[in-house]
Amino acid sequence: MATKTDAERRSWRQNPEAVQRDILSVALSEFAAKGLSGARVETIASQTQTSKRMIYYYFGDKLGLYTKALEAAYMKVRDGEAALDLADLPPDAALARLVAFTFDHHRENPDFIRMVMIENIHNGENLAASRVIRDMNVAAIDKLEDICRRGQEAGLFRADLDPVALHWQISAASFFNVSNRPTFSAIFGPDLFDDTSQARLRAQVVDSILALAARPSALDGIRSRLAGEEESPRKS
Amino acid sequence: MATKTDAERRSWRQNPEAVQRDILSVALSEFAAKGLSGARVETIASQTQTSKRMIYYYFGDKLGLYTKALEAAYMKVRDGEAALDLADLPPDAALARLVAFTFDHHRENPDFIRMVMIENIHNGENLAASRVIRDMNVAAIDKLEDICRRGQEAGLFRADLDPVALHWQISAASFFNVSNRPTFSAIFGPDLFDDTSQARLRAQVVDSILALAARPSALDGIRSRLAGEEESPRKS
DNA sequence: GCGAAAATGTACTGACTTGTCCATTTCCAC
DNA sequence: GTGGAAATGGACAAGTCAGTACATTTTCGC
Repeated sequence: MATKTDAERRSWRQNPEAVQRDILSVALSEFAAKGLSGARVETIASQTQTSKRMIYYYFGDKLGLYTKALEAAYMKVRDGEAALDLADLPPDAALARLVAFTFDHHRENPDFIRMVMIENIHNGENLAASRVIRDMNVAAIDKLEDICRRGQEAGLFRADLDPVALHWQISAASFFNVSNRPTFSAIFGPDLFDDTSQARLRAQVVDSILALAARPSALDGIRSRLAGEEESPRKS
Repeated sequence: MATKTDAERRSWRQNPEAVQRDILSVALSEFAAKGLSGARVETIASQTQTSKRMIYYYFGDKLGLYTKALEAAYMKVRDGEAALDLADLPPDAALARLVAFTFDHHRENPDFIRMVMIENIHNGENLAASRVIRDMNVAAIDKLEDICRRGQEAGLFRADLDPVALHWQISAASFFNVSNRPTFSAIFGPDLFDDTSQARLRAQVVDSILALAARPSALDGIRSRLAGEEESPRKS
């Protein structure tokens, strides 16, 4: 689909790379749609240009295929993120844009979200096995670290800001918005997911993240009033 | 396990209600652990006091069992929530407590979270079929509506506060914290999920929600500076 | 006590599903 | 062009799994 490989240029009739890409792309959709155990190797095969035989030839077994599909999903989505350049913006605007971008980006990649959901159902066992993915993600937080540092140097952000915790909260909103849309809209109606509501929700998320990052000022009142309440986790 | 039913008091040797409860409880664990297609009726049966035969006798088929297990998960978790009484607290403290409670409550009910994840993978199709669940959830938002109203009347909260949107964001953080723990900690390490970090995270979520609810004051500066940026959704 | 209905146990079936065996074709280095 | 390796096709084996047929026991109104 994307750029031509050496193999394609040489116009083989056998074309291993293309076959593998074909399989992987179909597998990604199928696993994202049905889950690891719900997906059928047979069904995947029938949607490719090739046969079930080749799936086992290239990927070993169903789990091997799933793992590669998971990696493919991560790579695809990280490619999209790399396009975002925030260095020119002041820290608070950069943070706002990063949050808004993440929100939109997750919405635009439901298959990725579903793969991550599925992987979480499986306790992240296959993710843990993949160095590739860990490295990519840790890199993704560098952007946020840079923003935090700049914001702190400019005196705009709190000194104790934790980029990972911030990333956690940005991800939570953006991820949940896609992952739990079915149950949430089954319960509360679909209105929250139309375009205007989503824009409002996105603004709300941006606001809340900016409030977290901002140097305590107005929030001081609230923070101190509530200090002492609900302090320790109620369960070990 | 819980309260004795008529049937139990009459000391039957056949005990339909208990058998159904037994099956349901085992099924809940199994479905939560393995998903709808991953779960095995045979495995469920073997963990009960009864046989596979009875599962089909009482629940019709696998999907019927799954649906009842899903309902059971919702009911169990809503029972826990009902215990929370916020009427005596001032609105901002009540909101803080509600958020903190939700955060903790989700953490304490991972099986429920997993069932909802699984149901979302299946596009909420089985949830949509269940009136019971929809009613229970809509009721759950009443608490939040009451808090919002009181907060607005007291002049503490913004006038345009939307309880559903607020609930959405509270749920997002609390849900994601449990649902995506495997992948998140596979990538960023497990530290964020130890008790002290979780307490910090919870405080962070409470802060961000309170900031959203609070009448615009300190945030005004930020909000207006960023007005005009990232306004419309980038995709229809 | 008795008879019908509810509840339960055991063994089985038919379909589905992953994964492989064996044979054949395509490619490329030489 | 040729030989060996890579790539591919098609049918099949072995096991798994949801769901059922048939028989038996328990319960309870009468």
